[in-house]
Amino acid sequence: MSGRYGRGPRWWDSNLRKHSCRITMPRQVILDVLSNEEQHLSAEDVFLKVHKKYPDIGLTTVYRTLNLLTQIGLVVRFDFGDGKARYELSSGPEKKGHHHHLVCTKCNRIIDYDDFIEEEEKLFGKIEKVLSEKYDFEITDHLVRFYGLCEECRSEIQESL
Amino acid sequence: MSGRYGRGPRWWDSNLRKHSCRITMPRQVILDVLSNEEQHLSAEDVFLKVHKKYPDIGLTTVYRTLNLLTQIGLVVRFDFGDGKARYELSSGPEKKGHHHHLVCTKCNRIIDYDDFIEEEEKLFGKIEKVLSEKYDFEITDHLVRFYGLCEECRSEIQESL
DNA sequence: TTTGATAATGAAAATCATTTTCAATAAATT
DNA sequence: AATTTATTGAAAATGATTTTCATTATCAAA
Repeated sequence: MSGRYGRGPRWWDSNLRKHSCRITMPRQVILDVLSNEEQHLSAEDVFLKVHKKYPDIGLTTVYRTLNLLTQIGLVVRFDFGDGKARYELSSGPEKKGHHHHLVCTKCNRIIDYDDFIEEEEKLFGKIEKVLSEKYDFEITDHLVRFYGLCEECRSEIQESL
Repeated sequence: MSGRYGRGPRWWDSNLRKHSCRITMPRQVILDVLSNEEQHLSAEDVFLKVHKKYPDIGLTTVYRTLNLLTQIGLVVRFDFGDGKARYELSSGPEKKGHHHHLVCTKCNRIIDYDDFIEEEEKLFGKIEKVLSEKYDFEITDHLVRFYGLCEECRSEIQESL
C-alpha cells in the first residue's frame, strides 16, 4: 500500500513498462532487495528483508511479484529440492550472468561458479546443436548442477569418526 | 495390509535386507511398478498404478516407501519445478543408467537421453576434477538439463500465428 | 492537475503435495 | 506358534504457494 518509493527511476522500469506492468512500490522494493543480494533467496527470505523497511508489504505480494518477474524474465527461479523455490535477478547491470551450481547434499549450501573452463562453453554449444537436431527440440537454456559435499561438511564427518 | 506378494523374490530384496528393511507387500508392489515403467512417475502416479491392483495400499505408504527407497539409493528423485517430485529406479537389472534431460517449458514433456557425444563424458570428468579442487568440494553426482520447446509445442505455436 | 478505469494490493481462506500421528497389523526371529 | 518391533493406513497436520475479494494506488486521458 501507500506512498511512492523514495529513490529515482531504475533500469528495470522500462522492462516493466514493456510488459504493461505498473511500477509500484512493492515491485520497486522487491527488485531493490534482489539486486542487492548475491544469494538465492526464497520468497520468505525476500519477504523478511522487505518487511524490515516496509512492513506493509505482504507475503502474498512477494509471491505474486516474484512470479511476475519470473514470467517477464527479470528473475530466474531455481528448485533445489528443499521444498522452497529460490529466486535470483537474471539481467540488468547488477546481473549475475549465466552460471552453474555446486550443491552440498548435507548442508544445502550452494556455490555459484561462472569461471568455466574453455572447453566447457564450447562443448555446451555443440551438445545443444546435436540434441536440437536429434530430438527436434529448440533449446533455449540449460541447467547444470554438481552435487556433493562441501569442505565444511567433509571435515565435520571426519571429526565424528 | 494383508497377505504376501504373489511372485518370488526379486533382485532388490538383498538391497532392502542390507539396510534392515522388511520385505513387505507394498514395497514389492511399488518396486514392481517402478521397474515396469520408463517414465518419471510422481508419487500420485505410482499410487494410482499400485491402487489398480492393490487398493489397500495407501498414498501415505507410497510416499514413505519412495522416501525410503531414495534414501537407500534404489530410487532417484527429480524436481522438475512443477510442484511434484518424480521418481525413477536408479539401479538393478532394469535400471536406466545415468542420463540427462530435455524439458519442454510449454508442455513439461521430459525426454531422457544417454547417447552422449564422446566429448561430453570426457569433459564432465574434467570439469568435476577442476571444480573439486578449486572449491574444495567432493562431487558425487551431477544434473544436466536442457530447457526449450519440443517439436509438438513448436508446431502448435506455428499454427496459432 | 484532477479524474476515472482498472491493475495491484493485503488479509484471510483455499489448495496441494507431502509429512506426522497413532492405533492396528504383519514380518522376521525365537 | 509366540514375541518383538517395523510397517501400515486413515485422518489430521504441515508448509509453501495460490486464490478470492474488497480496498487502494497507478497511469493515461481530459
